Amino acid sequence: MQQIEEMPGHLIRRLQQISVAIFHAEVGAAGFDLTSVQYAALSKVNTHPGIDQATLAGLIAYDRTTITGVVDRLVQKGFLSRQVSETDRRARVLEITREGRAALEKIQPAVLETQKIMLSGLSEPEQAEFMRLLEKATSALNDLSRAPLKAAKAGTENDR
Amino acid sequence: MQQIEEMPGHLIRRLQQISVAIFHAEVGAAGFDLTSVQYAALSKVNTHPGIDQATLAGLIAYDRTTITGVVDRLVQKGFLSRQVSETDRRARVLEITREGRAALEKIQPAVLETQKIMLSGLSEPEQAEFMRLLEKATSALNDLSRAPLKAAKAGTENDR
DNA sequence: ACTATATAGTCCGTATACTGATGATCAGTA
DNA sequence: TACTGATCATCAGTATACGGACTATATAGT
Repeated sequence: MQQIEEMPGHLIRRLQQISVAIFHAEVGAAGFDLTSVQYAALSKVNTHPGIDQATLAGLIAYDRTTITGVVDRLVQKGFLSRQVSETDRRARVLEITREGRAALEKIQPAVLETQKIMLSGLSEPEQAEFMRLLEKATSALNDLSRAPLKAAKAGTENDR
Repeated sequence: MQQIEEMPGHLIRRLQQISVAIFHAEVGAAGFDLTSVQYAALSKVNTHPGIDQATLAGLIAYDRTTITGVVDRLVQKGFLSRQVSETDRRARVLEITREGRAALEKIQPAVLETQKIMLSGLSEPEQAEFMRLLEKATSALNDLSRAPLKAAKAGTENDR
């Protein structure tokens, strides 16, 4: 593993960039200007109405300083509303707007197509194995990230 | 593949961030302040002395606007020198300095340790399979990136 | 030789990421 | 109740990424 090309970190960095590029192209072709990061946040607020930013960040493994800007832009696009929580004045409560929900639905096919393209270089069985290993490797290292994935509190889940 | 957690793009994004965090921690513990991106660039200049920025960018799949800043910082740290090419005045010729070479050597163990940790959640056979699939999936999509990997011109290679 | 095109590097603007710091607020405890 | 420590959100600063534009220079074609 002496050469950079063979290092997992290098390959993952390349694939991540390709992923962002494909998402941008597919969603752009569908007529929307939304990043993959913004999509994930919007999608989670849709399934967890009234979520606060810190919990949202935990659900999609974003850093807390990153989520501020992401939500800023989603609010500015009119896809999210942000209000001070009534039960905890430190927290900001997020809700998806009608426009946000409409955008989410229209974008859905482009998002699925993106994931399909991402794996298009692999055979069916290889795709399944790749996803399994990707999930296993990532979850094993979850706590090494500044932004680890955190499960939602019991009773709050509403994923489709 | 309806949920974000199961999408390849999401998992790859998380693993990429974990990768950067591990690299930062390992290299930092070794007493150096160098990013994984800077390391890759430095390493390539070491094996390809006199390379120009565009070719370097192609070898490590960086965007040409990104490489400018990366090289800026490596020059500022004293690890690289940058001069106008004598055969093509548009191009900038890069050379690694003695300090750069020394840093590269001292960092090497931390880099290898990073890659080992990256795969530590998988068994030996799984690691090999994961790397194979990662390589296959990435190379199949190479041209979809704004910064595709480009082979060096014949006769120029000098990889270890 | 001249022109059209392509390429190398840079700059501007925007969007993640993350380190470290801060203010506001909350929860637990003496 | 007053104090302590934790948490939520934000901000400043730095480093990738990349779209788009620009200058300088090289090359291909006529």
